[in-house]
Formats: sequence, C-alpha cells, structure tokens
Amino acid sequence: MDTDGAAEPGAGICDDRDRVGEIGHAIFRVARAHRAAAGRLLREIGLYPGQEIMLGHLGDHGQTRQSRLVVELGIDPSTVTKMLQRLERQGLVERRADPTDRRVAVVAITEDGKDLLGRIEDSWRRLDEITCAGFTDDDRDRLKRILTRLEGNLAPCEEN
Amino acid sequence: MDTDGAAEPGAGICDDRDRVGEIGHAIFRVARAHRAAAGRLLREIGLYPGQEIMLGHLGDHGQTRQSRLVVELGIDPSTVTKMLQRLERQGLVERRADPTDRRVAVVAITEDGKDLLGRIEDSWRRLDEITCAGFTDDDRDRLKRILTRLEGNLAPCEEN
DNA sequence: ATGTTATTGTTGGCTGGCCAAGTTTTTCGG
DNA sequence: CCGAAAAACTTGGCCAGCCAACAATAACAT
Repeated sequence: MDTDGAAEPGAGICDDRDRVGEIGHAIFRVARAHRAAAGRLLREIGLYPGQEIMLGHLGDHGQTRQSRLVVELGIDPSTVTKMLQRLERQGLVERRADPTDRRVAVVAITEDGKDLLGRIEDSWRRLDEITCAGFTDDDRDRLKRILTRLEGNLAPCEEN
Repeated sequence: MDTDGAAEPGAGICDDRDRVGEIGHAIFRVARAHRAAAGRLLREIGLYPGQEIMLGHLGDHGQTRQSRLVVELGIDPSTVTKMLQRLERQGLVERRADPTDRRVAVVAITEDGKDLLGRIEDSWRRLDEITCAGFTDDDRDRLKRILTRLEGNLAPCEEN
C-alpha cells in the first residue's frame, strides 16, 4: 500500500482537493436535498421518504412476496422487514404467511394504503417539478438517460 | 413553458403510473446505490458514508465553527453534533470551546484524521470512476452541470 | 442594569439503510 | 429416511438524517 503520502509536495494548497470526487459530492448533495424535499412533501400525508416507494410499488404489483420486494426495490431484507412492520402498524399494508411455503410472507396494500396512492403520485409530480424546474423536455430526457446509465454503472457493484 | 405535460407526443399508453415521478425515482435509486457503493469503499478505511465528507471539509477549511459546518454541508445541527461526537470518539476530530464566545464549538481535524485524507480522496476517485464508467469528458461535464442545476432547484425549498 | 430576543449547540426520538448473526422452513444429498 | 445445505425472513446494532424541545450564552432593547 502507499506507505508514502510523503510524496506529497509540502505545498499547502492542493487545488486537486476541490476536484477530486466532485461528481460524487454533487450526487451526494443532490441526493440529500432531494430526499429532504421529498420528506417535506410526504410529511403532509404522514409518510417518511422511502415508504412512498414501497406503497407505490405495492399499489402497482398487488400481492408480492417480501423477497421480491428486496430484489425489485434493491434494498436490504432487514430494511424491508422493518419498513413493512411500520407500515403495517399504520394499517397501510397487510402481511400473511403463504400457505404453500410457510417461510414466505405475502404483502399487500390495504384500502387505507390505496387511498394514499393518489396523494403520493401528486407528491411525486410536485417533487419532479421542483427538481426539474426550468428543464426542457429535452433536458429531462437527457437526465433520465444519464440517471439510467449511472444506475447501471452502480448496480453491478451492488450484487457482490 | 409547457404548463402541462399533457402535450405528450405519441401518447397512446396511459400507464401514467410508470411515468409519474420517474425522475424522482431514478434519483432515489441512483442515490441509494451511490451511497451503498461509497459505504463499501469507505468501510475499508473504517468510515461511514457522510463522515468522509465531514473530514474532507475539515481538511480543506481548517478550524471551523460548528454552525458553519451546518451551513456549508447543508445538514441539520443535530446531525453535525452526532457526527462530530462519533468522529471525536475515534480521535479523528477535536472540539474546543471558543473563548471569545462560549456558545460556539470550534472543530478541527486531528493528525489521525489528516492521515485518512489521502485514502478518502482515493475512495472518491474510485467511486467517481465506477459511477461514471464509460462517460466521456463531455458526458461528465454535462453531468456536473445538470447536478448543479438540480442542486440549485432543490436548494431554495431547503431554507424554509 | 435588566428583561427579552436571538444564536449556538445538545438530547431524545423517530425514520431509512446496512451488516452480522440468528430462526424457521424447505429442499437436496446420501 | 434423515441429516446437511439453502432460502426466507427476523432481530439487534450501528450509522446518517430530520424534527422538536431544551439549555446555555450572547446581543439587544428599554
């Protein structure tokens, strides 16, 4: 490993430092701001960021086994468990054991949960509008493509 | 500007649901993947994602009062407090009270912290390389510009 | 000088998210 | 048929991050 670090020129100013990881930094900040904005919007309907994605997914896919949520949402099994426990406590989601395979838990959105879907979509629309304010349709398409590429780049190192 | 979105050309399929919040979704997923990737890299040097940004900032700015960190990093005061408590416990950061104003806490990176800066930058470089694999310099510039715009769009709703 | 307001930081509680280690059930191999 | 391996979740612990409520100090007004 680099036992050196001594190779560093004593120059106190390392203009590099401002450029290294510039993109990663920017992604980090955008992500935090985006999440915070989502949080503010979702708070109006009593949700935390992340929960709305779970509910939206369940709204689209009907009954789903938990392991599929893990794969499709790309989050840790333990995270899914805890999120569902909280959503269940709020009556937005139901879980029951699959009779054919008693390991799996089948998850479904409740009526109360469905009632929120409209407002969730509304929040999404507003959030995208805030995020992409001043973007032309062209810009948005470009952005979507870029995000897809980024996701593709980051995905492989996901499944390790 | 198109106030609508109804001006969608060639719209025949009305599965709105897949399009609503598409960008927000993508940002969400990219952000999670990016953070996870950062976590894997940082783990090698014993840090959690977020801490490296704090340390990098302190490395660049020397002594800083906590309230400035709140503003410059754009995170909650309580988050700063807790992060610094943990970093202090690890000996990477020092805090002392400002004698001229006993409310403020002045923060500085320690020698042990500085020793990590090189490896942190290395992680940043690697992460950006993973994230932007296959991106031309042009692509990266575009991406940086877009991220800056996104950040600008999301910032105002931050300071509420 | 003295009470009121603003600034600064802390604590507690809640979330999403990860990892590591466990439990239960199913499946597979001998 | 039975024991080992795999699959599907759960629990506990730790992190960042937010909000709300608090304590301490400074600045300001009267």
